Amino acid sequence: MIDLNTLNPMQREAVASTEGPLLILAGAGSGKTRVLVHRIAYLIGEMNVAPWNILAITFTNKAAAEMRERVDRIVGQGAESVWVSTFHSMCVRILRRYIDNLGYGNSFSIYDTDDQKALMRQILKRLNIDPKKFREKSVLSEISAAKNAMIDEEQYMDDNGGSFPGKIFANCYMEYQKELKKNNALDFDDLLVKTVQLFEKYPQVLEYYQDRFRYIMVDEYQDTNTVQFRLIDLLAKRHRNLCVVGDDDQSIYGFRGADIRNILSFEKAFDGAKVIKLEQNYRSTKSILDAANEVIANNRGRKDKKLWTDNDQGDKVTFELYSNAYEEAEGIAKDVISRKAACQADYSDFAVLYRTNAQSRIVEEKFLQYNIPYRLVGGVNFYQRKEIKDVLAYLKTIANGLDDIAVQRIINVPKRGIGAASVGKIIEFSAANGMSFYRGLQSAQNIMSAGKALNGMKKFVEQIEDFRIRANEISIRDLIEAVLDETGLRDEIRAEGEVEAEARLENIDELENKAVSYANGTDHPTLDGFLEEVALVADIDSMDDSENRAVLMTLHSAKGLEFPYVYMSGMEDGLFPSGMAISDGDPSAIEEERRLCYVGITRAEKKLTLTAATQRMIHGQTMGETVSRFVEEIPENMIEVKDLSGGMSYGSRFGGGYGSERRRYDWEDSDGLPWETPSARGRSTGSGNGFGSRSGFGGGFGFGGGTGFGGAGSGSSSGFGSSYRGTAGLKSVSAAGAAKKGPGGIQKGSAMTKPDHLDYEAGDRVTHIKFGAGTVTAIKDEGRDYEVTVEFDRVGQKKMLAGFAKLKRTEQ
DNA sequence: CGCGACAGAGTTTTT
DNA sequence: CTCTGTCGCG
Repeated sequence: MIDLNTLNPMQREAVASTEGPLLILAGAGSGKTRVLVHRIAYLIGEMNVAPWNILAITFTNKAAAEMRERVDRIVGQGAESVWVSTFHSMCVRILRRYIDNLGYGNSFSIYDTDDQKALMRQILKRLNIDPKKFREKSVLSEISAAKNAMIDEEQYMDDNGGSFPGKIFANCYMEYQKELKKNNALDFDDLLVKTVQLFEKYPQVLEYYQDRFRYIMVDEYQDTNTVQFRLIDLLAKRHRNLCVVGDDDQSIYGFRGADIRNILSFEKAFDGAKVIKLEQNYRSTKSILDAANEVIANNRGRKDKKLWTDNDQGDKVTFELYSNAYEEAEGIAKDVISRKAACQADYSDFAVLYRTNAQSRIVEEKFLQYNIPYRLVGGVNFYQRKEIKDVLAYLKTIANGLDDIAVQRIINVPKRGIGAASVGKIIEFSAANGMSFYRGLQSAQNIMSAGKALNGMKKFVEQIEDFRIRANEISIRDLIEAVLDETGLRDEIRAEGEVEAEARLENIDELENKAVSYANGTDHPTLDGFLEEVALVADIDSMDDSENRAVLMTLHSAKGLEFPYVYMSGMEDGLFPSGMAISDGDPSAIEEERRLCYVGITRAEKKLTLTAATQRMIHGQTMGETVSRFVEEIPENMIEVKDLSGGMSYGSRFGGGYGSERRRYDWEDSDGLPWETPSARGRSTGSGNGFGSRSGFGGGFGFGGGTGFGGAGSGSSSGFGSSYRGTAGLKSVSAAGAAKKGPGGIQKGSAMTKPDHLDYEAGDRVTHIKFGAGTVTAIKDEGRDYEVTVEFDRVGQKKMLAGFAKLKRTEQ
């Protein structure tokens, strides 16, 4: 029996409204997963619906796994027949069965972003398109947008073929789809598009699934795009038992084609739809919820609703302003430690959220320093690492011989003496004969003279064929081992040098572990199945909730999660909201950022801390920052402000001066004299700093003293990147230049390539010269050459080397 | 053909 | 700053 007494009246109604279209507007923390899980249980237990007639769609594998687990727990027997799946994996499952109808092979490859780029690069080259004017990335995003909007290549050509850039895009789109098909590959968008095409072209296939999925539930409906809408629409048409759950205030994937109108006009699209609102929040304190409501109230065109809670008032939301990103990160680290002790919390109760992945580095550094165990979600994807991609390319080649991108990736990895010229010959030959690259390799002896390259090709083909035979008999893990050993890949990695090789081999071990756990968790493990699981993982999927570690991730990744103590860092205009959103003429860009902010705020259960820095290094340059407008949208009485930035006053109601546009920071240097107020464009004369715009505050050189900013600036030339002299007579110099390996593991720097940055004078003591990954600790003048001692530190690789660098000084 | 050096460009969020 | 592509040399 399903116990609905633990649910509130609205939740209960949502659970019991099983027939017909239903829109559940579920605010953050209103227990929507709970409702969905109970609804599934109710369908099975009370309505006698067969479990295999139920489909629940989520956006990430993690969400799917979580739901699956909860359904299992509450339903018991039969629960495993419920389809709980992401859009993408559902589509793959369908396509593996039926895609041959569309002229693809059932062992198709799934192309990730890198594969797409590689393919597009080839196409641009072939079509003689200037890669400066049309970057593969922008062409691909144009194509992706078209696919998300359900515009196929022919339609696109009809619509845009007449205009100038349109025709180029159209040609690329055409060619791209042709190549994908030739390679028997689909990109992420294709997974959805091809499924829709399959359904539209083969009504009997559609009917099968319509009948199979009599009850359909879609989570995070506000993030669906047009293809996904179409897919759901098709599937639900027959039985019309479609329940979608979402929150228009949490729509944050517009850049991916998500169309907020799908949720806003659900009632129009599905006649007779019932709407239920869940507005009681069980997650956060009143303080947190109040702040969230205040911020989101600045958006227009929302569904009318207001979250409320019975929870305690709780601590006020805190805003902490630091003078730079290091202090910000340090402040967070210290706060984690003291709060953990004070509240007897676990590390896993803490989350640090940020707008961009690049922000994680500094936080990581400080957490390491303060011995806070953490888990980083996202960033450089495990599956994007070179060694992993190489191994996967072998597996793809073994599974799908038509995948040219995979074969070309590994044809000379490890080195087989097959260079670009030989590869070019094969490409030309195979294209002329309408065969795949791999087939071309098999016929290589017909077009190439005997030699190193030909031998390498022969051996490669032999090995692949051999692996193919064995692939059916041995485990995936063993297959990976065989590839590593027999191709010489492992030896080549080993030859790279200790530290590098160790890290790479560890990663490959990790991949093998994943292969083993895949095999253990599946009834009939296949190479295709493994590759597809690997292709469809999201960053967040790998997060293990049971680990006692703090979590670092982007705001996007945090959607759907909750933590007792949340830090939102980098609350600065230009960072969050992003500069792109600000400069975008369309105000809806800012609204999406605001929704993202709302998502972030509502992740917090007990305490929310917002942090910002008055200056931050971005792309190697120190930028002046202004406090995020979202912070300002929280009324004064709802937020506790701590200015830890060291003497700067800021902001209107936070006290202090106000800039002409929004707000401006002013501070004094150590002699007590105020800095000159700069123009909005940054400094034009002398020493002042001021913010006003992100392009403000010239100078890539951060600081004069040891800590923080605050050093004096004594007259400098105009413009950007001018010299800077700190109080202590020290200079901070930024220099670009590659480090070269010298004998005995000592690294030697090469001559400076950008001497214009070295405008110090003989006899100056110089600190903090950034030199590749190293830091200069001493400098000695030798005529016109400077000899500099450099410490190379690579935190990530636990590597510390000392060496010398010659810095050549040139006249300016 | 392979390697190293160098110049230039790009920097939001992700299934 | 960091990544990528290109170029020239051995």
